[in-house]
Amino acid sequence: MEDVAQAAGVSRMTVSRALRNDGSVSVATRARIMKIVAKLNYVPDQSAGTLSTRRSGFVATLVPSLNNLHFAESVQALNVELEAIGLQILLGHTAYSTEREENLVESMLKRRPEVIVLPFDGHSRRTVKLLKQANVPVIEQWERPQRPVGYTVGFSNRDASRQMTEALIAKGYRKIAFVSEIEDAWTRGAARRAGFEEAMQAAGLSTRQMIRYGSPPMSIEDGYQLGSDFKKYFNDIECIFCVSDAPAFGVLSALKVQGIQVPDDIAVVGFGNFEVSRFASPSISTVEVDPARIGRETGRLIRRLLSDDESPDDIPGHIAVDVRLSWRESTRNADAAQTDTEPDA
Amino acid sequence: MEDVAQAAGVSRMTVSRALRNDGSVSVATRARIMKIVAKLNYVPDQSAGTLSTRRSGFVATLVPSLNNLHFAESVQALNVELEAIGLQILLGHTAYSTEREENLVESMLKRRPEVIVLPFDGHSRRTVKLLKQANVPVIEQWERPQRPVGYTVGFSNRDASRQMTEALIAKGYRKIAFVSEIEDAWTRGAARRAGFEEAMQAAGLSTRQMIRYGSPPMSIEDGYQLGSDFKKYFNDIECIFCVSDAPAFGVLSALKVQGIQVPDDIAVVGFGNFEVSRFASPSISTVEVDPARIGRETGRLIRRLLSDDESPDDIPGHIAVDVRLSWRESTRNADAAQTDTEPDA
DNA sequence: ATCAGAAATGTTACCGGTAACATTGCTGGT
DNA sequence: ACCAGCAATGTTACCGGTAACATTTCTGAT
Repeated sequence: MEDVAQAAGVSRMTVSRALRNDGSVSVATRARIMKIVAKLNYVPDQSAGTLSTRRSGFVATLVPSLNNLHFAESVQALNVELEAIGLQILLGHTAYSTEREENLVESMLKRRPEVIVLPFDGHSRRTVKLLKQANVPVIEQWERPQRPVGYTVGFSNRDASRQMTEALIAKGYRKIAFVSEIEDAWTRGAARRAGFEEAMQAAGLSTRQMIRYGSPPMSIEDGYQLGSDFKKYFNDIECIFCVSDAPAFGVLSALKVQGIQVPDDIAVVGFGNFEVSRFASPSISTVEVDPARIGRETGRLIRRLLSDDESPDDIPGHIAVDVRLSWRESTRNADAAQTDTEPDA
Repeated sequence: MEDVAQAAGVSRMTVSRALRNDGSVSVATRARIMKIVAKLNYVPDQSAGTLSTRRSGFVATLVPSLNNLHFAESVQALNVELEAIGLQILLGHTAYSTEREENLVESMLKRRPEVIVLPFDGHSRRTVKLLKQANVPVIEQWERPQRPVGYTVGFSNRDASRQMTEALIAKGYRKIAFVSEIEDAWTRGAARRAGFEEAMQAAGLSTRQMIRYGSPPMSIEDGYQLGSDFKKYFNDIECIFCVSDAPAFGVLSALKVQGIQVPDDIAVVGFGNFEVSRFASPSISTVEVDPARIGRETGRLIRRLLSDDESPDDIPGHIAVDVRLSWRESTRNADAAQTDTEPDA
């Protein structure tokens, strides 16, 4: 910067002001400075700026995994929003581990992010402590926690799962099995299971068929194995509701191999609207979440949080991003409800 | 940090040394300091450290899109490698635009990354200039450019496409159509097309059926539209080789709707091994790329580049990550070549 | 006990920007 | 011509760490 200042015959400070275009530099001087900046290919060092202004321009963003289009899409949507206001994403993936999450939060804090965005799927005690002490807005995504640390953007997995179950009951299904992971305390899986039980009990139906298998997140393979042992798990069942689309797809594949007809012999339902559920044949009915919208809404919330001209009190603590039920070929269409269009839509 | 120093009765410098655990602090003193650090929940400010050490700990990473599991997976694999040596990823997505790429490179440079990783799909002139002047190792991923800026990790799209075409010819296909985008100068699409033409010409076959449609990256929808106008585009064709799995899946869906049998009436081949190609029915034969391996190899290369105990001359300029051909149900199995296992594998 | 040399700790200056305040130059109203 | 008041630019100090060098404290061999 000194070099630029020398070449332009001004002080470093004037160069600094010209670069930030704060309006206090005369047009002529600024033009001269910018020309020299371009010629010298000078690129300011943002970490120095950060130190001085105490604004890092970072948004720490954690996702469970990028190996899942849902999260990748939400990050991308968030990134688009943040770029517009000159913020950069610091990305980390927790691999569904609260321990990894804790480490990531700690290392992110060293960069002094202006906001911390992370999925809620349970946090360790120390993570919560770190987040609170960081003195930075925290946004939890996807699930709305019972006791949020800060802001939340998402929906209630429990409510969504209850809705789906109620709809299945309305379609005439009675003997419904729910497939979820073992040891899923505090995760979205547990919330979805709770919603299922709630709806079943309210309708006076049996929740005896709760199948627990594999560890979170349940894979296609897990579902395939369950489906392969049809007699053991799904004898006398009319509909299989899976904790996510991945096992639903696996179950479906296994059924197909055995010649079991879906939805005529049995129905299969997933959760999440992963790409596979649209492309499966038959395509899978599911609870549709819009990941890009979660990213976008998070981005907008951040813009509001960091803009000075809005009082913090006007900013809502929770932004609901609702889900909808997508009826496809894997359930019978008893009530002519809304149906999705072609898979290639 | 001052607070910690005071509380421990030492100087700031000793605290700094204790935190970095550089071995020069006595065990007793370090233990005392660490206890206080924990109690005070002190988290050091890395931008100050960066300024002083001139090491940011950042690796700038650009991807075309996260909305594609391939790139998301490679980023995740890269991240895993980098975490192990305390490096953080600064992520940006170019949305397949060289203009966006240029802006991103510029904004990343402000953070003084220690390495820059980006896909090669053509760069603007200024991007190349910026990269060269940054005086930082540059790694181009996926395609191996004619004239690389720095290191490269990937494969030759042209060679891979030639291989696939040769294999199709070996299977007995003669009238092969190639489907790719309009205006794909310098992109991987162009390279793949070139490889196709090369193989066809070498075999004395006609390359008249080069279908250009849509803009990069070609979508499922684009493929669907092409496939729907079968008579116009694919009359008298035996095999459709698509520039990526997305349009291949689209074409396939359209053919299915029309009752055209794959692979009996016509074969369909993709490129990339996207998830849909495994789950489609029939599953789609494709050129299989291993994105996680590209990420992993890139990470390892970075580790070598940044470690002091290896002379730069020993580090290879190009790391080849080879592709393989995956034969599935969408091509006839004339020569009993290797075949992929079940979709759920 | 003495002292060389290593181990442990302290001091000072600097990394590259910007906030805050100071100074200079210019404008137009009287 | 004079000066209030703003526009443009300059000066100084500081952000929170660490490199480099200085100093003190501890070892163990003589």
